[in-house]
Parts: sequence; C-alpha cells; structure tokens
Amino acid sequence: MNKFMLIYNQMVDKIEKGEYPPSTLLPSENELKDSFQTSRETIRKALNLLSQNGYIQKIRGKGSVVIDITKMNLPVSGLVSFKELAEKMGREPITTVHELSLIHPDRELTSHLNPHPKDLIWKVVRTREIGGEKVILDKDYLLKSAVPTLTKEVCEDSIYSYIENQLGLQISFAKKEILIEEPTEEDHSFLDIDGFHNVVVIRSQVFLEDASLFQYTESRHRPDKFRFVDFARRRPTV
Amino acid sequence: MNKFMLIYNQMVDKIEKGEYPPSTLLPSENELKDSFQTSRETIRKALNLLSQNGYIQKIRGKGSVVIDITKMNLPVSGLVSFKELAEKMGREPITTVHELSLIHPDRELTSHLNPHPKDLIWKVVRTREIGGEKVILDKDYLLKSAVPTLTKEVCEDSIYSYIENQLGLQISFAKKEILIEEPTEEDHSFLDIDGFHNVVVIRSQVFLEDASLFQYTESRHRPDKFRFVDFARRRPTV
DNA sequence: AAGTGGTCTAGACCACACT
DNA sequence: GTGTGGTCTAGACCACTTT
Repeated sequence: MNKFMLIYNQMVDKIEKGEYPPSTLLPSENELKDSFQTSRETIRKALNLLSQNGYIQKIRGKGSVVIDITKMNLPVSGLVSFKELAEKMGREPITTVHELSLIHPDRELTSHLNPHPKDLIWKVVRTREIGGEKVILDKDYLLKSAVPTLTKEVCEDSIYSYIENQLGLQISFAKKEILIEEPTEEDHSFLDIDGFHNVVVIRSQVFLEDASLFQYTESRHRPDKFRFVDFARRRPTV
Repeated sequence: MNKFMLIYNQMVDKIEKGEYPPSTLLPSENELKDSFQTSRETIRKALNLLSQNGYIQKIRGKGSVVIDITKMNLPVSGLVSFKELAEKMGREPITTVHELSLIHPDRELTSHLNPHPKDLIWKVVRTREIGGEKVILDKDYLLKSAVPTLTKEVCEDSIYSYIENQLGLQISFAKKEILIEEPTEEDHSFLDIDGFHNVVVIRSQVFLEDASLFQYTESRHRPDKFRFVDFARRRPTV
C-alpha cells in the first residue's frame, strides 16, 4: 500500500480512538514528517484525505483541528452497496430475486445506459428486507458486454462484490439522483408500503475505471427507512 | 489566484466548450506541463480537481478521459444556498421572512448547535416561493456570537452572502441529513402542500473555517420540488 | 522500448497567526 | 520573529498500457 495511505489509516485510527482528541490540533506537518520519516508532501496527502473525509479542518497559520465526529452521524456519502449498508447497521439483510433476465433495451433504458446497438442488458429485480419488512425495490440494468454471466446466487449476495472480486472490474464513480415519487403498482406488489404515499427513488449510473457506463439502477425505498447523509466542503482540498 | 486554479478553470472552459471533446484523451501531463509552462505536480493538482468534480477520469498508462457530462444532469452536490439554486434554475425566487428573533436554546437545539451557556441564538423562519407556490420552509438557527446582527433585509436576500461578504466569515463545510417526514401543522400553515403526504427534511450543521459550528438549519421541501444530485468517486483523488 | 499516470523526495518561497 | 499550512518546482522511480 502507498505510504500516504498507511499514514492516513493510522491517523484515522488515532482520531477514532481519541489519541488525537476532538477540537485539538494535530502535530504540525513538519513534526509528522519527522515522526513518519517521510517528506512533507506525503504527509500533506494523508492530511488532505483526512480533510476530505471530514476528520480534520486545516487552518493556515495555526494547524489541523480534529473535527468532533460524535456530532457527525455517519461516514461521507459515497458508493455503498445494500449489503455493506445493512451490515454497518448491524441488521441481517434478506435479498429476494424476482427477475433475472436478458433483455433488449427500450428507448428509455437506452437513454440511461447508452448501450451499443445490439447490446443485451441484464435486468435484475430484487427486494430488500430489513426487520421482516420489504422496504427496498432495486431494479438493476447491466451491460452484458461488461458482465457476461450473472446468476441468481450472485444477485442474492452482492452484484458489486462479484463484479469487483470475481470479474476483476473496478467501479470508479457514480452519478445519483434522488427524487420523491408516488408508488407504482409494481411498488405495491413487491414492497410493504400500505399506508405510505410516497417512495424515495434513487436513480444511479455507475461507471467503470475506463469511464465507461455499465450499469443503471433504480432503487425505490419506503420513505420511513430512507436516510441520506452528506458531508460537503465548500472549497476543494488539493 | 493560484496557478493550478487558473489551469483548472481554463480546462473546465475547454471541456464545456467542447474543445476537449467527451470520450477523448486530454493532452498528457507532460504536454500540459510544457504548454502551461509549469511543473507536472501543478498540472496534477488541476487534473485532480477536474477528476473530483466529474470532468475527467484518469487512467494509468493511458491518459485522462473527458467524461461525457451531457449524461450528467447537474453539478456536484455541495453547499448551495437557495438563492444560487433558484438563479441557476432561471426562476425568480421570492423569500418571505416570517420570524426573526433572538431566543435561548432549548434542549433539542442545544444538541444540534452546541452553544456555549448563555449564548443567544438567532431564529429565522422563511418560506421560499417558486412559480407562485410556497414550496420550501427554512428554519435557521445561528449563534449570535458568530453573527452579532441580522436584519429582515439580509434574510430576504441571502444570509450566506451577508456572512461571507459583509462579515468576512468563511463557511468551510457542512453536514447534511436528508429524511422524509409527515407534514406538521407548521408546514401546513406556511407551505402550499395540500394533497401532499410527505415533506423532505434536510437538517444541516454548517461550520466556519476554524471548524466551529455556527448554524443549524432545517429545510422542509414539498416532495414534488425536491431533487438531489450526487457525484461520488469510489477512490480518493490525491 | 516509449509513453502514460502514480508516488515520493528535498527544497524553496509565500500568506497567515501568534507572541 | 517563529511556526503554521499553501503553493510551486525539478527530479527520480514505479506500475501500467501500447507499439
């Protein structure tokens, strides 16, 4: 692993264990440079990562303040799969696969997924169950040219971990849009949403390391189980 | 302005104008270094900014691909005030101030805003009107110790621009939480939400440059006017 | 082999905060 | 003035892709 990543991880540990307490200053970049036996620019890379992820605030002329994370509910927003999410919340997730098929894209799907002509698309429809209730309906569309095979078992576990660990593909970024809609008949038939008047719809486009779009997902959440946390800096960390 | 910022801005221009077309490679870092007459590390800072903001994808051994932004609806999520937001959407926003008062924090507010004992808090209640309909209810709480004076005129314009331009304070980051709730009586009396069964609630803590928390905001949106866009990278850009 | 981006170094100068 | 973080440089070596 990179040197700056090792330093970053060690410093995250120390912050989370309270060795660098909230609202105090970290050692200066020059002190850290000496104690980690590296150059200042490498220290700065580690500190910039801490800053981007909401652990510290750098103040010119003063130092780097440890931000009080007890007031900050969750990690930074990002690409998190359902499985990771549920595990973090300490619940046992149940995934049910309702459909797994190869389709030709229609016009709407084409506008979201940009397939080459004649590309086939995997369509996966799944519900997610937490605490005995079906609260999430996921409709995934994946380019067959990127993911040649897909099985029910993979879909019941985690498509992401299959793609990254088995196929060796790297997911690099995603664009998401969050909207509120009224439940469709499909929502009513797959989810436990009696008495709810809205669903939260998250539409995502997911891209691989070569910037190619390979997946479009529509994730429909019962509103009472939806929570989104965001940490945003006003200025870039360079 | 910084050199890397100038280079970044120029390259954003070229990408948006199509001089660097989507899905093509940028000039290599060494070529850019020569043409901008700078060092490679400075070029890399500009490129990392482009990467963080979703303009390019860097691929080791190959180059930097321009991402097709026509498929990406809006700029990266971040701290955007209502005024900036409405102006971007080309609508004339109307802000109505319903309350502007100094209060002592109760227990719930204390937990969100962490005031010193005896700190007074500005409470500002405003509605936002777009297209003739009141669709957003904003309840802001600001530490008087950070913002000594506040007027109705400022609240009707933009509290943020007053804080940054008049007071000279720098807002540095914010933590947001997005949830769906049922409308309260207050929502019904201030907003045009007849026939809607949910509101989108965005609770934010806003921090200054010295990492001090100075504002807590609850922003309540009519669900049909709510849209949140997010761009997330899986790996850090360093 | 040549070219690309990724990492790391050592040093310089600057803007800013403290004392 | 001293110490802090912010910027910039020139050079080196590495991992990876392409020819």
